[in-house]
Amino acid sequence: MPELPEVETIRRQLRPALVNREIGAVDAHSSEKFQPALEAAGTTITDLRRRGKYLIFDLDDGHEMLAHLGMTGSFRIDPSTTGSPDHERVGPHVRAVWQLDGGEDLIFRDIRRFGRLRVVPAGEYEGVPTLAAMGPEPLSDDFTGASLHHAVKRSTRAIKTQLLSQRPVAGVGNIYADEALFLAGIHPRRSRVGRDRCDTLAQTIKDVIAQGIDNGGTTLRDYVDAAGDEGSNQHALHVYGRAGEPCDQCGETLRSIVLDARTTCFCPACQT
DNA sequence: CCAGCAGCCTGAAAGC
DNA sequence: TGCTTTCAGGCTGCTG
Repeated sequence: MPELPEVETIRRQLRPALVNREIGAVDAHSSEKFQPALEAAGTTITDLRRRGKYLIFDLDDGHEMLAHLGMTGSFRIDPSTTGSPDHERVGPHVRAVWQLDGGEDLIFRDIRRFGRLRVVPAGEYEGVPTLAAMGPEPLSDDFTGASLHHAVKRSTRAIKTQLLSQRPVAGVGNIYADEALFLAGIHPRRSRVGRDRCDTLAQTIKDVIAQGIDNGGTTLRDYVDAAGDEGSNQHALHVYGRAGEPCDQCGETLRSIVLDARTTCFCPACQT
């Protein structure tokens, strides 16, 4: 499931291959989630950026194409295999194909179709509520213990729920939230998190996100990068997916609960 | 305005 | 063996 480190890994791989490429014909799956891909036809990609878990393709006509990978989305650039774009011929689960000048295709695959594509005027995100209200990038200087504390201090919701909302900080999903809360010693259901603990949590969020990028992302099921390779960060996880195993800090048996309909793993001894 | 939750999706794995 | 059920979960949009 692509979170910030996975999306950033893909961005770094795709960007050099896409900047200054002109998009020719485009084909897209009939779902309204993917049809906006067609609106990028005839433009040139001027940059490829990331905000939280969103990829942002800057287009030279004043628009941006936003891509969210959902649970199972992936991008690749492959040699064009057809004279005309036809997603049925390039393989299963292909949701959009952008023909690029030079005889290659940018291909978006998404098994479960939780992903989404949109084209909007540059910087206008009012139709994308999560992006419009997104908090600071975790690795930026704007994200600090103070900013985190300010964002969560008035809410009575569980701290993990707040992290997943993307408002206190951008790009943190289920895996990295569990890992950061474990390293900070904070119970995922805790709602009141004081300034000192926010200082710690902000730092552990920065740590797990940076490590995830260094490791090329976490592959537990479907995630592959733009080269088709799996990440290696799954080997660095302390709690996610390890319920029933001993905590590697104290030996207590790790537990799994359901919080906001998401599997949440934590150490009942280390996290309070 | 916010909290809570159904709905979207498919394939792998578990259950019968 | 083969069918059915369960599970994985980010975001959107609706309801109270």
